[in-house]
Amino acid sequence: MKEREHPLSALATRLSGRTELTSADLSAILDLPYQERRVAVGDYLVQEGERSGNCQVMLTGFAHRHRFSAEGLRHIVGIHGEGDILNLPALPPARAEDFVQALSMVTVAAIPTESLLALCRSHPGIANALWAEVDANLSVVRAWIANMGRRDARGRIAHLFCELSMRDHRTGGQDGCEIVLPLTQAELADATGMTTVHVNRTLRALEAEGFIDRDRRRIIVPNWRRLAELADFRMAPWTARTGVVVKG
Amino acid sequence: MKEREHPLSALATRLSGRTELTSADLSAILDLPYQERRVAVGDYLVQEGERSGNCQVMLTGFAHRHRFSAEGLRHIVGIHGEGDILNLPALPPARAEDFVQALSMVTVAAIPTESLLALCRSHPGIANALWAEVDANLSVVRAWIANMGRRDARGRIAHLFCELSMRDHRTGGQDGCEIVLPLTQAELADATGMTTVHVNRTLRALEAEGFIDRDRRRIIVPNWRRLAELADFRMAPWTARTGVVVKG
DNA sequence: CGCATGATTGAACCAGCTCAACCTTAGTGG
DNA sequence: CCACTAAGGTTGAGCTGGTTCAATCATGCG
Repeated sequence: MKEREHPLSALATRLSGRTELTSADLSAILDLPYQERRVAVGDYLVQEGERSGNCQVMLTGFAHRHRFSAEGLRHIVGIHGEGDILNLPALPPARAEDFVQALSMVTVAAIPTESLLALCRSHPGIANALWAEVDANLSVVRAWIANMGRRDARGRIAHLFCELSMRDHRTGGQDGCEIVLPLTQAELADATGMTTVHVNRTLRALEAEGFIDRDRRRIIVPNWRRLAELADFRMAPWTARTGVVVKG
Repeated sequence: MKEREHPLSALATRLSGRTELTSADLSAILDLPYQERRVAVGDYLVQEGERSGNCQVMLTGFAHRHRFSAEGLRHIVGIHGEGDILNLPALPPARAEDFVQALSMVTVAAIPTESLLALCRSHPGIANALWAEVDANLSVVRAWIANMGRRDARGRIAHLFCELSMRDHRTGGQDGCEIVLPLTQAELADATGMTTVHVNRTLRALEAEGFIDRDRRRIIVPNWRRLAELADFRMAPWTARTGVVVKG
């Protein structure tokens, strides 16, 4: 019978997937002070302009990070899932530059920035893991740029699907894996710089060409390699995440 | 008569623009071990796949960061200039995910990653500044995503011009400021996800509409606010950079 | 049942692309 | 000091991927 996991094990697992951590490191992470929060669909985890003395870590659920253009158009600049760190431990806290909004029911842990920084000072291995995590994040964000810039509609959607798929440690990257889309077609549009109309047509095209099977928000990838090739997807920043699962 | 600056003052200036640093912090930065390197136009500062135990910091010149799609198309995912940190202090070093290539004659300092990490441990103020710097970088990269996704050709080029302009501490963000483009039109195209043909037409359109004046690679912005509005440009991650200039 | 949100479809339109020249400028070598 | 060359910039004409606008069709939910 599996014991109930410590909430912060999501963070411990993520970090230990980046760098080998000692058991002392791991328990130090689980000993961090934190406050758990449940957030309903549509509510905000981060609001533009706010300053927070906490680092928020996603424990469960999905969220999207977005900005608004001057004309009021929303653009989604990232998707967040379990284990993601929503804001870096900057002191004094900088103003958030974007919104992070829950796509599903979400739980997050708020860890005092000062505690996290102190932990990095006392446990160099954790600092290394954190830097590696940020490095991987940067790479993912840059992949989004390349995705928007030099890929057509099918490729963009496919790339996003690959990324979403990799967030599931169990099945991600395998043939037949299933993605339960946390995004509506309108949100897919805002994440890929397209219109809802064209997203819809592209989804049907991907289905017609056998890249995916669809049943409402449920996407199945019969041939992962084929989709990844269409998407020109790079596994590197994602593979490292299959760390040891840490229990509380 | 101005004394010759310490090469690492580029880094010290950048960091002190993020967070108030003590004079002890500043001199600790200047005391870091480093190796200076000159890089000719077209040569690489970073190559995809390589692992480096050093953190490279741009001292002078411009470089662009790019990736190649499977079809061999280049996409530029960022521009680097004086003070930029090219790779995060991750240990063990991760494989670089992209290329960084000199656009002009460039000088960089290679600082052993371990030394930088040790500095962060011994000087918490420097760690704070480094996190703030990385945070600002992330925001800039996300701005690129939003730029590609929800902006038309004029806006994209204008946004890139605003960013380039802000890299010049002296005149950036002022009416009449001058940008000496480090990029060819082909590079502008790869950075904005357009074709050279359309970049060319867009430049002429921007000129015809009075947003810019042009003389070869020399761009002059008569009315900065007007250009920034067209670009929907956000100053936040850039303004903080006007730190105290640190001499050696 | 009625309503709201999300998905789907059709038809006209256009921003930006493709292809294919041609022009300009700064080097380079003689 | 000039002819030659290569890289970068400019231009035209036709084409297309994706948009716009405007409906219509699900489907969950109170």
